[in-house]
Amino acid sequence: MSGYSAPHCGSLRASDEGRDVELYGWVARRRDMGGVIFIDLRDRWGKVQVVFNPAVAPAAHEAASDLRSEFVVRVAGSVRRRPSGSENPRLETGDIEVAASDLEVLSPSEPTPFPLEDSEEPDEKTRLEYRYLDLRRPRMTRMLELRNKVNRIIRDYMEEREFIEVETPILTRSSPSGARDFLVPSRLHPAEFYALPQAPQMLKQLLMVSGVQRYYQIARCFRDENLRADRQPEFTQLDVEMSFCNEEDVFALIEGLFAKLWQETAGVTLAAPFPRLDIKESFLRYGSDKPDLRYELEIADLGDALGNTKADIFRKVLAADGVVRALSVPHGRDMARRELDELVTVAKGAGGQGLAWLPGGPLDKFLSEQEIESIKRLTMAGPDDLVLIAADRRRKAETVMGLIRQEIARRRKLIREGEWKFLWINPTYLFDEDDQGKLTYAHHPFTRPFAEDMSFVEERPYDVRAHAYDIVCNGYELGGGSLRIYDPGMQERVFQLLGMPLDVIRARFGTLLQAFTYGVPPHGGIAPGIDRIVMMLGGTDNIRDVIAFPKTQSMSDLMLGAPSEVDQSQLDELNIKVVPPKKDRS
RNA sequence: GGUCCCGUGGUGUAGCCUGGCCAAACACGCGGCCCUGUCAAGGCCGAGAGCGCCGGUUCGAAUCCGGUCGGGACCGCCA
Repeated sequence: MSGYSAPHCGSLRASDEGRDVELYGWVARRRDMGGVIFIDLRDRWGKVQVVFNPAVAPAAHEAASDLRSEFVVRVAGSVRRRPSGSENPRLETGDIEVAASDLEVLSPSEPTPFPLEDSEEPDEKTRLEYRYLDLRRPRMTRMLELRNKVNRIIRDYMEEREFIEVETPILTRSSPSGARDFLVPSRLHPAEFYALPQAPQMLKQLLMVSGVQRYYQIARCFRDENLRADRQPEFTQLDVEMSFCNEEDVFALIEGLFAKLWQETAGVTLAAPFPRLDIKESFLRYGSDKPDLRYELEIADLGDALGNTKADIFRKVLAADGVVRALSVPHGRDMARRELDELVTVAKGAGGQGLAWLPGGPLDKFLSEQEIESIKRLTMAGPDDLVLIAADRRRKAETVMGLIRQEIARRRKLIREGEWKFLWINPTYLFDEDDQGKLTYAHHPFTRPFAEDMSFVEERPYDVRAHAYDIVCNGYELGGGSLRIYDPGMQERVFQLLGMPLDVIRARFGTLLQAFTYGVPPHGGIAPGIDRIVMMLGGTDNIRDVIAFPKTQSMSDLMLGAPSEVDQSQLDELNIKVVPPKKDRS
């Protein structure tokens, strides 16, 4: 058997006419005419029709009548042009067919638990349980191929620019990131644990100290946080770090890479350089740090218009340092009460208080004519438009309006499909507020601040800009990075501002800080998410579609049955004693 | 931690709101028979679920209620 060198079912063309071939593949479909039998034989490259004629090859025909879907077979025969008029334009191989002389069933198949076709998708639960079958579907095979192609283009591109791929450990130490770690117990060090990398952050910076200068890695990352449609507990990043660079170098590198990826996989020419948007402005205008710019629907701040309002709901929120934000829905004037209610549900689902609207709501009589005019002006609402208003603490109001903006665009079909709206979120700011209203780092503590902004860091810390950036496309964050601090004085200052005790700093960042005393090049980097890139290029909004063996929202692998309990002996060896989960305890 | 949606033959759906007409319908698939040019092949015949699970309400539950398990979307979370 030499199926390896055999021609592919899906690759045969009219030019192969007359060839004697041996084909290997799966039976996609059998059509038994009583006399002649047709099968569509499928392999990774596509399908081809095979004909079994009882008058020509009686034994093969006899065997073919026992064929069923998904049988694995070897077929010998000759490629011939189909009889005139029976070509199938829906098949790439539709001009020809293979006249079978011999058939061998290599492996039979039970009826599959769901049809292996693209037309109808079974429940995702079933697909995941039988993922090995799901991946046989052409759509999923295409996703695997696309992902491979993306990886290959990335490697070519990075190599051309003299980056080298360096592998970093999977068994590592808890890193200075904000996410929950996955831990791995150490047999040789009882009561101690490795952590899986959330990203190779510290290691790539250490590689800069090592003089690698241009590093990249297609790196698996692990974060034990809750899942979303675009988030898996393990995912893959193109991890990049380079020495002696500024932001423009990073932007140009990544814009070039995305341009190449889009060109070579989608045939799309991207308009570079990508526009840049200050993160505060992004939250204000779009209610998000990853805005979808394929539609307008800009959010307006009504603070100025309502400065002296008598409307209680707004007055109270503004007095409590909150904000009032609004969005004009084009031709929304006639929006059904039902749709309005659904939008309110969306707002509440995001933790908001709800929504107010103008006109037609109870608000009409609480606002002065002048206020209503100002609101119309700020939201640029025309006579047919409806203004939706959320009042809340800033962060909450932004989240709510951001979601409402998305929902309106989706419902009203305002999204210009086919467009690729790339942008950089830049600059961002060094600090953020944590739950208790305390200063915390917005990115990670090595993010380099704008040197000139440090002069007012004491008075207005939240206005200190950072050399950090996210790349965003069509509402997805495709990656983020920063220039790093390499000056020990600056680093100390930042730690001090964060109120981080020296022992914490030593424990978590000691290695890096020490390394920086031996000659560290100024450096910076970025880490685009490969899963999301493939999602975009593959036209799916589900990250599971671009991962061969993904996990469910509750982090289970339905095919393998992971996670699972383990033998007591394994636990003993690791010095681990399992405590029953809280629910089970009395 | 929270909000919302979903769970009916192998698959996809209908039925559920408004309980009885449902020992559950349709299509695909599956099994058998017929058929020598089909390609979503066609024709005829047939098998296959008691409605995720547990409990409750009711004369009566796929349908109403509570819980639970599983899947999904989102908020929090994810520098």
